[in-house]
Amino acid sequence: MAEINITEQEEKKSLNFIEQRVKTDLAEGKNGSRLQTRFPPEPNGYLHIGHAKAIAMDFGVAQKFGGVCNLRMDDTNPQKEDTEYVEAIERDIKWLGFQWGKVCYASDYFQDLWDFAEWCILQGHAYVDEQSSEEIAAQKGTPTEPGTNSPFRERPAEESLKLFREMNSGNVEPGKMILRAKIDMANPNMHFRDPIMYRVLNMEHWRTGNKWNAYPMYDFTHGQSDYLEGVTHSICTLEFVEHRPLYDLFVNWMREWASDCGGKAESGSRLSNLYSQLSTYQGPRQFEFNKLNLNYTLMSKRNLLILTKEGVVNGWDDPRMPTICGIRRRGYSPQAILNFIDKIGYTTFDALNDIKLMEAACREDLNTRAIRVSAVVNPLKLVIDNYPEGLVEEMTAINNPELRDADGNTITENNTHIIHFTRELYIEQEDFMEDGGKKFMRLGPGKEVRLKNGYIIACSDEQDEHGNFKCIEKDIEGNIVCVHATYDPDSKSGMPGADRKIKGKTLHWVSCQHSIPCEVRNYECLWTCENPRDAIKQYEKENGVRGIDAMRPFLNPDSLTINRNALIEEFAKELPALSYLQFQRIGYYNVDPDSTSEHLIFNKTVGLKDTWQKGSK
RNA sequence: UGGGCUAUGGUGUAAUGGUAGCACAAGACAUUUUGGUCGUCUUAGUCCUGGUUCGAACCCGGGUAGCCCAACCA
Repeated sequence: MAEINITEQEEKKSLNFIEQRVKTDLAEGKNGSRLQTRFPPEPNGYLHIGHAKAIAMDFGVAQKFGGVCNLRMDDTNPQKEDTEYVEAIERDIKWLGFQWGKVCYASDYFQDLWDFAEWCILQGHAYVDEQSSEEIAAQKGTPTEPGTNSPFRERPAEESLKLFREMNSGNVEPGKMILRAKIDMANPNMHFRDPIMYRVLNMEHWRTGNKWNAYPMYDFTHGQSDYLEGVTHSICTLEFVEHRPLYDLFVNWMREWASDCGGKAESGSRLSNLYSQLSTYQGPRQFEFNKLNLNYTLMSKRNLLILTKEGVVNGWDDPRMPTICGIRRRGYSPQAILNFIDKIGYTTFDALNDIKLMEAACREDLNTRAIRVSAVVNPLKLVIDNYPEGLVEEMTAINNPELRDADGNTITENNTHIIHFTRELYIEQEDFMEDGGKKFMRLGPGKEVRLKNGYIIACSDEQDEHGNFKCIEKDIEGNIVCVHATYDPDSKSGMPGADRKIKGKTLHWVSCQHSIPCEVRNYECLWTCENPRDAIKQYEKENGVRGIDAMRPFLNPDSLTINRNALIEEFAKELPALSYLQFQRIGYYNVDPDSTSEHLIFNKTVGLKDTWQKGSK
């Protein structure tokens, strides 16, 4: 009996419609109150954020209601699949924090499926069709017109059986024969118009080698795999709603097969197990939820593959990719992804989600997770004229101010690091303006600001005989290259004099001597239009081009900007790859896996919320 | 007269015949050694139309709009 262990808090939060259904089924004792789900990726590409939603559902519901979720590789098409993807899929699921009961492969069931298919032939449920794919397509009809029967539809079962076995001999050319289910060529549901069960590929499979030359199709595999494994709730996305009646039909045939042949089957075999479970296991039921659509994002594996092949991005884990590995490299935590998925929920409405919601979930998560560091992205030299030359002071910087004790005070133990203060510093170019105006609360002539964890400093508003501010040094082109200020020695951070209220903001800075050059990679959306999938489709139609040529017009040329002039405090040198950071006052950043202590590389995950820039635009 | 599914503030989602709530976004205020975080407030919604009912976002009919289905892909 499955244990229903929902905490009180979770209970208060409403269950989504599938969870409600699961809860009801368990309470009513369906399938002996057993819960089993599966996550069934095809190992032909990398998992993306859309899969993460399915993963969160399949594994999440099992976790929540005391069931088990297996990972099943849906590997029925050896033309597209490869073992290299299996490892990546397993790694990504683990990284998201989920654990499967076991790893299964649809190819493990090829013999069962074959035996079942032979039974179907003998029952008159299936026949071998020898028409070309064009002829079959022509007979299929259209959604508005019924199809017509194949001339091979009524051939004797023995003949079909003989041909079916030939299909697997390697002597039949692909395309010459297929096995079809005999259902209804006039059915308004296209999937019922004698769907294809098996096709000849004459191709080696990466797991079963040369054993099979004919391979089963998805519709003749999925429900049966679920049934053979003992899945109770087979959860998938909305586009499979129309497949459900066929899914149910094949599962029902399989129950009949188990009932017919299971008693004679070898004990311990899957068929024999099905036979012994006939009264306690009714079989899997399929449930569908809406898949994840994100604006300014292209999700389909086919198109993501094109982006990697054409070099638009630097591989599947490029931080601009919506793949799990890409998002990981971008700097999202697993929890940030899961929180986002939790916020958008599961319904049957085809929603287009705003990427801003994902970024908000990311900020919320990283705010409590990221170590604050000082980095200056566009450096401007600042000399503190009255600060002793050669003096180096060690200042204390808090790693994470969100780390609080029970009273809400920031925890300082093991939550600080040292940052060096010197006479010559770098500040951000945009933190100094010669004529910033009254609302500009940062540095400028006659303005006073605080340097984070440092001192209060001020620029004089004295001018020379030409009307130039003495605190500003310019090059011949008039660019500000250096600014001068004086510090208030009593205002050192942590000292009583530091409590003084000032008008200006607090700026981040790094010491010229103690900062390290680093590369900062900033990312924006890959696409300039909200719905790239539709835009590309329409462009393909209107211009007669396909693939990358239809994508180019919608690619954002500024999706990656690299800044090699940035400087970061020494503390950041020690941080391991994928560390979650916040560049104080700028945004969240992540240590790139390619980063070395000789060449530091940081990826921008997402910017901080910035009400100042918005207001000034 | 193909079939299936769907429709709640700008976006996403809750309310399962009985007070339309939440999050994000937007705007305002306050606080601040991050123009961040936290806090307070404001704006804004049941696609249209009939019916059933004491009572409808929810049930029923009719519209309208969107998505999915004609791979030897999954």
